[in-house]
Amino acid sequence: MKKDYSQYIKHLIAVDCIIFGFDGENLNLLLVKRNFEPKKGEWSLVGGFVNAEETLDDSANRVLTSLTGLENIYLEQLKCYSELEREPTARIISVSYYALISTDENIRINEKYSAKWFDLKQFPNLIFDHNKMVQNAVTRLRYRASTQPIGFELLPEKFTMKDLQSLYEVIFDEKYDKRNFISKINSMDILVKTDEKDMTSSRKGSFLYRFDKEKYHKKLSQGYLFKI
Amino acid sequence: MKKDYSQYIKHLIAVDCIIFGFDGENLNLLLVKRNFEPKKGEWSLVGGFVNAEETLDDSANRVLTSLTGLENIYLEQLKCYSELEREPTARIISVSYYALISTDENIRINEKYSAKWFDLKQFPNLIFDHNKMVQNAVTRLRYRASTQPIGFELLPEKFTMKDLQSLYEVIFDEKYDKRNFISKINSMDILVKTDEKDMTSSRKGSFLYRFDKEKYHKKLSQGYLFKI
DNA sequence: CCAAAAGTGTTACTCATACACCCATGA
DNA sequence: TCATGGGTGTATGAGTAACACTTTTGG
Repeated sequence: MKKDYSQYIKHLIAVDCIIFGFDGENLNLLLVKRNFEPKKGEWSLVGGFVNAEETLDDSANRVLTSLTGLENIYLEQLKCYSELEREPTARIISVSYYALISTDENIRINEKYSAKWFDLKQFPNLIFDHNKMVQNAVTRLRYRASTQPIGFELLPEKFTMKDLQSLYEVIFDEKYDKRNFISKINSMDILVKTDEKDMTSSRKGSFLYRFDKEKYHKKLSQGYLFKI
Repeated sequence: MKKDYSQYIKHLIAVDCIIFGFDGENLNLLLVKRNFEPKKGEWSLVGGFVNAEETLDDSANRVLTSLTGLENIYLEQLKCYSELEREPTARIISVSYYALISTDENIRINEKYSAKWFDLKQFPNLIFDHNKMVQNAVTRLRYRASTQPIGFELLPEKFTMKDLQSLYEVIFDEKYDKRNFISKINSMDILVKTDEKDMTSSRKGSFLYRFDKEKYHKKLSQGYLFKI
C-alpha cells in the first residue's frame, strides 16, 4: 500500500518576523505599515509567504533581507499560528520568527515597506494575532537571553559594560547593581577587554569589550552553561 | 490594492506527536510501525495531515485520540520542520507536538497503528527527521518540567513521593537526595497528602499525594513561580 | 525478630545580594 | 578645581547540598 497524498488539502503558509533592536536605552520593534487590504494602513509584523523551494528559515531570511538589506541576521523560529479565523480573507497558517539586529549593522530599510522602529514599551496595536506573536517573542527572548549569550547580537561588536548592563536591564525589565553585574559578567570569562575606550559618554571614557565567540564555544564544549 | 493570494503556492502540512509515558521507572515513547510506503515497517512518530477546518492543535488532538482513545491529553506545540527533502516522496512541512500520558489513564491503543511503548533510553531508529524531533522534545520537556508542574501529567492522580522523585530523576537523568527532594516539594505547598497508602511497595506502606491544581493556580496568580 | 522501604533535621557551604567610595579627565 | 561617569571589594543572608538513623510491619 502506498500513501496517496493527493487526497490531503494544502495550505498557505507564511512567516512573520518580530524584529528586535536595541538603541542603548530601549528595546525596539521594527514594524511595517500595510499597503494592501485587508487592514491597509495599519501596523504589522513584516512577513511573507513560503515558496515551493524554500524552508521556513529561508523564507524568514528572505523577508528580513528584503526589508533591511542585512544578511546573516540572528533568527529563531518561535511558533506556528493556525487559528481558522486568524486572517479574515484566507486560511493562512503562519510561523513566527524573532530576529535580533545589532545597532552597528549597516541597516538600510527598504522604502517600499514604510517600516519604522517603535519602543517595545509603546508600539501601536497590530493586525490579526500579531500582538500575541510579539508577546510570545518577548517571553522567548527573555528565556534565550537568560540561558544563551544572544544579548551580543543586539549590541555593536564593541560595547561598554554599561551598554551590556542597560541591555539586560531592559530585556528583563529589572535594575541591577553595577558591581554585581560586572563581577558576574567577568566571572563568565567570555569577554575580551579591548584597549579602546568609548569617550562619548564621559570625560574619563569607558573601556570597550568584545564577546569572544571562540572562547565561549570552547567553554561550551567543556560543559560550561551560560546563565544570567 | 488588494492582495491576490492565488499566486502563492500551498503546502501539505502534517503534525507529528512525541508521546511520553512514565511507568514508575522509565520514561517511555509511544511509537507506531509504518504500514505504508515509503519506509513501510519502520518505526515512526504518529502523525497526520492537517485538514481544512482544523487548527494544528486540533490535528494533533485528533491524531492522539485516534491512537490512544484518550481525550484531553496534555499537549504542547514544539517546532515546525520544513527541510525540502525531509520526506522523500513529497514536500511536507511538519509541526511536532509532545504529549504527556498518565499511567493510570485508561489507554486503549488502536490496533491499526501497531503501536508500542519503548524506553526513551533505547528506542529504534526512526524515519525521516523523527529522531531529531524526539531529541528536541526531550529538551523542551526538561525545560517545561523545571518551570511548570507538568510532571503530574505523567503520574496517576495519586502517587507516592518516591514516584514523584523517580519521575524527576528520570526526566533530568540525575539522582536526588530523598530528604532534600521531599522538603523541596513540601516547601512548594502544592500537594495534598491523602490518608491512603500504597501498600504494594513495602510492608509499612507509603502515603499517597495528589497535586492540588486549584491551590497551584491560586498561588500562581499571587506571583508564585514553580521551580525544581 | 528480621528484612525492607518509609520517614524525618541539622550542619556546612556556596552563591546572590546589598552597599559606598575613589579615580580619571575635560572643561 | 570641579563635575561627571567609570571603576572597584567586602560582609551578610538565603538557599542548596551533604549526610544517617529510627519507624513500621508482614512474613
